[in-house]
Amino acid sequence: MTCKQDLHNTLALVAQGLANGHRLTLLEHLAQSEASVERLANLADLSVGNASQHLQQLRRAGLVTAQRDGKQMFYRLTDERIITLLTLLRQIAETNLAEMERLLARLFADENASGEIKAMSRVELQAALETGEIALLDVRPQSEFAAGHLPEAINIPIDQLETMLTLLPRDKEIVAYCRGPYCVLSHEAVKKLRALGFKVRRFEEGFPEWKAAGLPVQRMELHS
Amino acid sequence: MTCKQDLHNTLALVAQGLANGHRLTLLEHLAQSEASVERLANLADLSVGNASQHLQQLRRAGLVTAQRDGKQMFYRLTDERIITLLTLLRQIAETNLAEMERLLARLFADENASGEIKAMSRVELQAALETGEIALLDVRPQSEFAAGHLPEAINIPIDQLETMLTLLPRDKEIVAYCRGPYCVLSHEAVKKLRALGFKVRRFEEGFPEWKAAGLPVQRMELHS
DNA sequence: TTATCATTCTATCAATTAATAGAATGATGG
DNA sequence: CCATCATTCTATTAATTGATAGAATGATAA
Repeated sequence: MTCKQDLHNTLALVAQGLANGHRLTLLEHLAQSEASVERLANLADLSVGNASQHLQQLRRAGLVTAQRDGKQMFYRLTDERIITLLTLLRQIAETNLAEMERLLARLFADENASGEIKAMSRVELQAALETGEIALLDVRPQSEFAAGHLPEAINIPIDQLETMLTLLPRDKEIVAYCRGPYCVLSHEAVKKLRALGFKVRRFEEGFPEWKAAGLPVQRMELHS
Repeated sequence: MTCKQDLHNTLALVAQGLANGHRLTLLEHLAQSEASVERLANLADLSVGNASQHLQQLRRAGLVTAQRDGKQMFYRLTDERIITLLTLLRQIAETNLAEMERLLARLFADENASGEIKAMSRVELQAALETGEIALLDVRPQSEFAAGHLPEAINIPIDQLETMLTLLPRDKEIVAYCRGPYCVLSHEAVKKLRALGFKVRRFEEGFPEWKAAGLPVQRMELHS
């Protein structure tokens, strides 16, 4: 009987890895690409020491692995399934927690206010990519784009959007995506581009979910 | 920026529901059927007060709902997806935590020791049920069987197994199942029945996983 | 209404966790 | 070998969590 309790305690250890907002933020960034402790600390707005400890807790929980490369320690998700786990957690939270709805309403405020077009689902996006009827825009930072992106996507980091408008078509609908459903980058991009007269909508998920679904991704070759 | 952190904190709240061995035990039992606080406290070997508090934490996490019926409060899972979430958590733990392997090795000790036949997968079981080549044995307590079970299953609670052997065929292979992969009941049943000369193996999952996969289940009609 | 019973609330204590700063480690490049 | 730099370890603090016992609540049945 103690054996089953031990099993549950060990399982709980994995869940405990997920049971902190900062660690979820770290996981969201790790879902884009592996990264060093320092980079993750910056992205998640944590001190390096604190980030290090959270990452070690994630490692103890079996959610990430670490690998030294020269001076730096690189962390990555152990598993594609962790993205699935996070997605499921998100979906359950969205349907069952009132607080979640309140926060999402705030995030999607612009979108709902003006009776906007709904974000595009993965299935719709797949179909639209095949017919070539849309242009795909990745608004994440260049480094994340380089580590992996959706096929045929153009990369314009959100802070360079205004200066690189010539890369975007006026005759096609544009679909913008970023890190995932809670990432604000694609929301911002849509808002900015709409104001400039582009026909544009969001992909409702992000790169990690696309990849975790087993769909094809591209990587930029780094000229070594 | 604080908004995204809030979202992650709220998501973390759900994960926190899962981040305790006792709560996982409670969820495992709730996956069988809804139950009162007292019943759950007994099943999970907790004091009623303590069980009540854990259940309320699960409720705050959006994992269970409560409904009063007369004097008693009945708790149930909010969602079939929670079983999927638990299964995914388990799978990730099994592949990524050494501790998990150690504990599972202990649980499956008998099975591995004697080079036993592997447990049956869900797909295999589905096929075998269609051809009718096996007999299906549910070794959970009668109340859980009544709340839902696999089609065509015979119910013999584990503690009555020896007294009801006549219900079991000698000419067919028997497949025993119980609450899930970590439940010891079907392991015990297999051990006992093997010793008595039956041809028997385990189903590697349990009733909740079968149900969550959308496969058909039966309920016993309660004559009111 | 009152007695009874299941459940929840409250207060308390011990144990665990998160954040911080500073020391220690360990790899690299001179 | 030594200096440098990224990361991890250590100690400390404040905050949170889990367990317990006993009081309070809320529904039922006499």
